[in-house]
Amino acid sequence: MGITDMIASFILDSLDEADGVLELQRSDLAQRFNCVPSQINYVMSTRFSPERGYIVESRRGGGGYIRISRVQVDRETLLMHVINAIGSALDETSARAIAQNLVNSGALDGNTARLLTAATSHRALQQVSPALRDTVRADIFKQVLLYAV
Amino acid sequence: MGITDMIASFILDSLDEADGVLELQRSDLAQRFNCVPSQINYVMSTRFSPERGYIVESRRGGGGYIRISRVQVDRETLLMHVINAIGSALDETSARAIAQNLVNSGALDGNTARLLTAATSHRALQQVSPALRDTVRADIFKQVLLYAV
DNA sequence: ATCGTAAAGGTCAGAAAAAGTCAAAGATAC
DNA sequence: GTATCTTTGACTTTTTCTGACCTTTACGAT
Repeated sequence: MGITDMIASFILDSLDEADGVLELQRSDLAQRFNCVPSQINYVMSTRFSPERGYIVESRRGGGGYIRISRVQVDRETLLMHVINAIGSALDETSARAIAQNLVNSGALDGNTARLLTAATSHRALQQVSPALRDTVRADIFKQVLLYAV
Repeated sequence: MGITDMIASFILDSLDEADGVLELQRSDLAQRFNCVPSQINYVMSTRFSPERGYIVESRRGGGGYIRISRVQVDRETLLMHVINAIGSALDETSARAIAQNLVNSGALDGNTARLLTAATSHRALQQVSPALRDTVRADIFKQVLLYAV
């Protein structure tokens, strides 16, 4: 497991313990995992993006911090929000991330998420021309979510 | 015995030992068998395809991997029949019918069937060219049956 | 108040580490 | 012989990691 995933899972654990809101210091965390500070930014942007259902706030200067909070909304609102947020194109990585997050937040069960992931995987869409793939993926994703509501 | 078969049987053995799920690195494996990395892709696509009852997932970049899992035997017999029957193309009406049959025979729950139907509906595949639609639908259908049921 | 400095965190681009694609060349089987 | 299956390698794409440089904030000293 790479360092990014180790940091991410550390944060996830801490978030659980801390009931969804966590405040930490970038340099501390970097030191703990023996990496450069900017690695933390990478983790934030790839693993704790709003798309995945997290809000990250921060402040520089003395006493600076990074605050990560998990957003919670009721299922239907969340699904509708996601459907609207998807827009007309969706790459595979984002599709997985969104599905995973919907599971994390309790809006989807694991089965549905797996189905969604399978139906929008690159293997399923192999024959669709690359230019269209992301838009078709978006259509399938939204269609399934609509019926899952 | 060609290199493809040697690699395939190595993977089969490892799968047995590992209880059906195996994670490996493409370049490692290529080195072990003294071949080019892309040979591994060939082995995957010819020997561990969904039609043969395997799920192959992978990830690029640092810490990347290839994960191969074997679908459970009892489910395999159940689904392989259907998957083979589907072949390479599937129209929407047949898709609905098959999903319904799977529900009737207790192989699928109603919810999964609905989502499967949604994922392969004309609405979801609107943007796929008519010539390709049925083959893409078949791909999605099979992919979902393998991964998500 | 103002300025300087140290203590945070932010950005970005490039290197590195994987895996994927595709077409052409080489084998094999019928 | 020819059709199908294998093997290879050049090129691509995705993901991660690193470091040099930038911006913001707090806190004293003047």
